[in-house]
Amino acid sequence: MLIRDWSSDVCSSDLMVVPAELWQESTRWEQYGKELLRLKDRKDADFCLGPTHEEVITDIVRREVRSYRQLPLNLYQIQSKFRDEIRPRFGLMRGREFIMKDAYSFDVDEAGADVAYDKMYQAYRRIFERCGLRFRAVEADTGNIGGSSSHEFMVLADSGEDAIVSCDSCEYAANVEKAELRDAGGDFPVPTQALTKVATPGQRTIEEVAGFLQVEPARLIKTLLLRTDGGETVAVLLRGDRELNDIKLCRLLGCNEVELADEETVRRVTGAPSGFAGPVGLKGRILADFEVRAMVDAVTGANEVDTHYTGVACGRDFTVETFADLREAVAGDFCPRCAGKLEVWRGIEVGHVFKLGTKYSQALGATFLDAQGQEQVIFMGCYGIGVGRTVAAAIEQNHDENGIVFPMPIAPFQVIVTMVNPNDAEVCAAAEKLYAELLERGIEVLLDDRDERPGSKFKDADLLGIPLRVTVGARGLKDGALEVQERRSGAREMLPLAEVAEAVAERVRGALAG
RNA sequence: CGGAGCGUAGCGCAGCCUGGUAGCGCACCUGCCUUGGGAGCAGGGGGUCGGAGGUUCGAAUCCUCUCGCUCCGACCA
Repeated sequence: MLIRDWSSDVCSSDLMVVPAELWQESTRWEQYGKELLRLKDRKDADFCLGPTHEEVITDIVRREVRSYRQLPLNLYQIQSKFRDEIRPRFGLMRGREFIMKDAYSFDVDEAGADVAYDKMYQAYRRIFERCGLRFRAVEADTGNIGGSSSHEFMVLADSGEDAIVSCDSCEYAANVEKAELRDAGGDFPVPTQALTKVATPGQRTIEEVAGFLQVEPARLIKTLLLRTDGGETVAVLLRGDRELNDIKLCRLLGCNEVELADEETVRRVTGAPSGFAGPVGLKGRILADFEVRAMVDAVTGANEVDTHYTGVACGRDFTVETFADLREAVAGDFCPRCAGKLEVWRGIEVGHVFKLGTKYSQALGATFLDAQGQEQVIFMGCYGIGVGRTVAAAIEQNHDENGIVFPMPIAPFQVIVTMVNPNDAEVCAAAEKLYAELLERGIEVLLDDRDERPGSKFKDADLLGIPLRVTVGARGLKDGALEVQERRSGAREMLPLAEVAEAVAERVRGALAG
């Protein structure tokens, strides 16, 4: 409901089984890869279960929209999506099937699309704030969806699958996949050592070599041999203590995927088993992270079994085709926007907004006639929220030793009325009366009239995480009062029978407004 | 795809190493008792030990294959 409240104009019909032709039109049938859950019908025709619905929605819009007068338009739906995840896990967090709210905006030009994007961005902020979540909106890679730019909404949690960085002094925040790192610049420093070949029997990993030669891992140049999905093999150089960001590399190379070259390829390219690769004398394309330019007196593999070089200097002993930002950001790196330093957090991605530009409208021919009668391509945006994941993330951030502590806006019930003894006619009548009074006031209330022991009913109420509990028992009724307990703090107070319903309703309204 | 672990009563597990009557907790059934924080006592029911094959006088236990689930990794340098 919360999501619906802040989403937009129209709800499209739900479609899950999508003919392959649509995905072929956008070229994503090939591009999306194994994550696309494909199936065949009885006539052996190809279909997929939609992992996201840019194609479907664009198809609907291209059939309906003729004129600029029909724009802007914003469509959304909340339904199951399907992704053949490489490893489904963590229950609701990453399943093959999940509920996603997805919205799509259609505008006459880029400026209009930017307005739509900004509105959705703000709406998403409000939704997640109202869910009681601690989160960050971060710049993100657009991945399989594509488009020009995007922001992810990341719930901060140590168990999160993503790492994000944020600047300690400005507003910059990004997924590490995306986080830019600046080129420190400068020229090659002057080396003090000569290139020397040393024996390193059996020392393959950075840790092994660094330990064997008694140098810091940062003094090593890590040489990765990678194979692109286009079949090209490239060498990438990084400082020994750094990790490659393969998304940055893919962007530089213009490919979709890179993977580590297999042992056979390593032997063919370097003439040595893996673990001894280095840039000195290496043939083929060599790319390097910015940091490598500043490295002298370094250690690299010698492309010879059980052998490394010391005293290696970039520029003197080998040359590099391109220096680029290729490594993963780490805590303490400089912010790309200001003089601040980056901090690293773990996060759960619960929402993602994209500026799509004309990627899908162009491919599928979604056009309109402008005021001058000219045909124009629609500008699109798309916006998603993982519904189940948002609830899971909210629970991750809001629980204690007794179970869930739901924030009021997303609680399945706002209040639970617990009858201590349902066999006591007076208790029963009082509880039912209160239940009715709360319903009248529009409160989402659950009545626990089970014939269970009080202890187990209290435990269940806690476990369910219902924010407020009203206990109706003979003990309180004797004094004409009922006990109201707050789940989060455990604070209890006795309220006069006649005032309970209104007082509780008022608290719910207050928490919803807050 | 690589690695590891687990499949024994409805649920959670022990037993397996060292083969010999299949067990515990919770749940369930009956009775008594009990109603403001997951009660107590007494009695009771329930299991092709994931599946197939093999070894053996005898297999939950050992061996082989197989199915399913979970976890880790998928950056070796």
